[in-house]
Amino acid sequence: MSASNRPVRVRFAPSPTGYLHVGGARTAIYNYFFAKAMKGTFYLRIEDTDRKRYNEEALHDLLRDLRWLGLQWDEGPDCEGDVGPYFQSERLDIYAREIKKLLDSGNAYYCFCTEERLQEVRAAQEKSGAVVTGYDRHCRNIPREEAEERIARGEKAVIRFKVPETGITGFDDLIRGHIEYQNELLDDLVLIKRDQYPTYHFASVVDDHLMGTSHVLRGDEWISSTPKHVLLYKAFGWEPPVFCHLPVILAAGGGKLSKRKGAASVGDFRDLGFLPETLVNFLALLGWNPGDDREVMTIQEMIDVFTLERINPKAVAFDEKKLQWMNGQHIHQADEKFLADYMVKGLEAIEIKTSSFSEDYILAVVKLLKNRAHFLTDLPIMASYFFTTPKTFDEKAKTKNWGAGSRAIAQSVRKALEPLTEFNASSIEQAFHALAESSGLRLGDLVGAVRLAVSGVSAGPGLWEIFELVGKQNVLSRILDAEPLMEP
RNA sequence: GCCUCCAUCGUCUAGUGGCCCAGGACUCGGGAUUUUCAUUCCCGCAACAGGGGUUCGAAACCCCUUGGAGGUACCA
Repeated sequence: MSASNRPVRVRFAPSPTGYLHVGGARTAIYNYFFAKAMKGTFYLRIEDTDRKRYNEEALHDLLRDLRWLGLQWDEGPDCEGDVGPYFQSERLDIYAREIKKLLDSGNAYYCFCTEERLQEVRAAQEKSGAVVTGYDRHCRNIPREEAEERIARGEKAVIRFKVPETGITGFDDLIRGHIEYQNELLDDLVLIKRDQYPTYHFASVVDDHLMGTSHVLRGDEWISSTPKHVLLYKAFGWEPPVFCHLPVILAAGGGKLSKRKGAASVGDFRDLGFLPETLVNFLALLGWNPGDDREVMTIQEMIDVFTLERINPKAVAFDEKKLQWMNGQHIHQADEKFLADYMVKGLEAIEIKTSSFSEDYILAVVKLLKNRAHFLTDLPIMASYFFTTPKTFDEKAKTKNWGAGSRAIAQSVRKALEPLTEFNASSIEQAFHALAESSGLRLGDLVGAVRLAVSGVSAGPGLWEIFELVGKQNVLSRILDAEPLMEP
C-alpha cells in the first residue's frame, strides 16, 4: 500500500524548547484539520532530543496551549496509543536498534572528527569558495571493526549517514510539486550524536515510519533536508510518507515574526483577550481558503471542507488588524454564558463584586456589551458600572457633557424619571421623548450629562437599556450625586 | 557563495488559457442609521514585479531578470 492511500495518520511534533508560536500553531491546526477531515488520527509526538535546550515549563505550556486551541490529540502525552512512547527521549532503545540496521547494511558509519576539525574544514571551504560544502567524509571509510575497537577504547564518535555521492534525489511535495536535489550537494549528516541521542533527521524518519505516519505536514524550513530523509527511507527499505511543506508566517512588515514585533505566541493572544476560535480561524485562513467567500467560520465548518490542495505555497504576513476584526465577529457569535463567566472573572480581578447579582442580570449585561467588544478583556472594563457606582468620571467627557446648563438638564431628567412606575427601556425612552418635546431640546442634548453621571463614561450601549438594568433607584441617586459636579 | 522554494490591491486571498480593462475580506476614505460609542448597511480608493517567448487569445504555460524566504549544525 503506498503512502497516499494508507489510512491518514498525521502528527504534530514540537520540540519543547520555547513557547508555542503562531507558526507552530498553524502547523498543528492543519494537521488536526486534515486528520479530522479524513477521519484519520492526529497524534502528538514530543521531539525532546536536544538535552541542552529542553525546557520542562515549555512542555507544560505547549500542551496547555494546544488544548486551549481545541486541538486535542488522539494519541500522545496523557493518552498513549499503540505506537508509543510519544516522547523521543523514551525511545532511545528503538533508535539504537534501528541505527544498527544501517551500520550493518553499510549505510552509516562512525565518525571521530572533533568539533575543531569540522570548523577548520568549514573555514577552508569558505575560503576557497568550494561549491560542495559540508562534512568532507573524512571518516567514511574507516572499517567497522577498527571503529568499534576505538570506541571500546573509550573514543567518542557520532554516527553519520553514508549519502550517495552521485545521482539525484527527488520527492513530490503536495503543494509545490516535484522537487529535486543533486546528491553530491548533500553531506553525510549526523544520525546519532555524541551523547547517544538521535538527531531530528534520524529520529523523525524512524518514528514517522514506526508510528505509521501517512502524511508529514511541517514547516517549509524542512524542504532542503527532505531529500536526506528520502534517502534514509530508501536505505531502510521503507515507503516514505507524503510530504507537504507549509509556508512560513512573516511579521506584518516582513521578516520573522517575533516577540519584539508584538505578540507572537498563542499564550500572548490568549492574554490579550482573543478567543481560541478566532485564532484557529484566522491562522487557518493564513494560507488556506475554503474555496468560497466565507471567512468567519467555526472549526467544524472548516474541517468539513478542508483539503491540503487549497493551501498556498506563498509565505504570508500576519495582519493583526484583521485578527482583531475577526475576534469581534467571533465574540458576537460566542456563547453568552461563556462570555459572562469571563466577564465576571475579570470584574472580580479588579475587585468588583458580582455575587449579589442574578445570572439573568449578568447575561443581560453581556447581551448589551458583546457587540461592541473586540477583545474579551473589553468586557469587564465596559461592564463595571452595571455592578458598582462609578468612582471616577472620564475627564474629556466632563468638559463636554457637564458644561454650562448641564445641571439643570440632569435635574429635569431626574424629575421626568421619578414618577415612572414601570422602569424599563421603553418607558424610559418615552419619558425622554416627552421631556424633549416639553423642553424644546433635542434628545442628544438630554442624554450626555446623565449618561456620564450613571456610567462614568460617554460611550456605551443605548441609554434606556443601561438605565433599565442599573435600576431606577441607582439611576436617580447617581444623577443626584453627580449634579454638584456639573455646571449650573 | 552554493542549493531550494516563492511572487495578484498596503495585508489575507479568488482566479487552474477566453466568464477578468481582475472578484471577496481586512485596513483606509466617504455616506446612511442613531441618544453617545460601537455594531450594522451602502459607496469609494487600491494589484496581476519587469522583460522575453508559446498561443487566435495569457494574471494563468515556458525562459530570463529582479525581489523575498528557507537551508547550508553533533538545533529542531
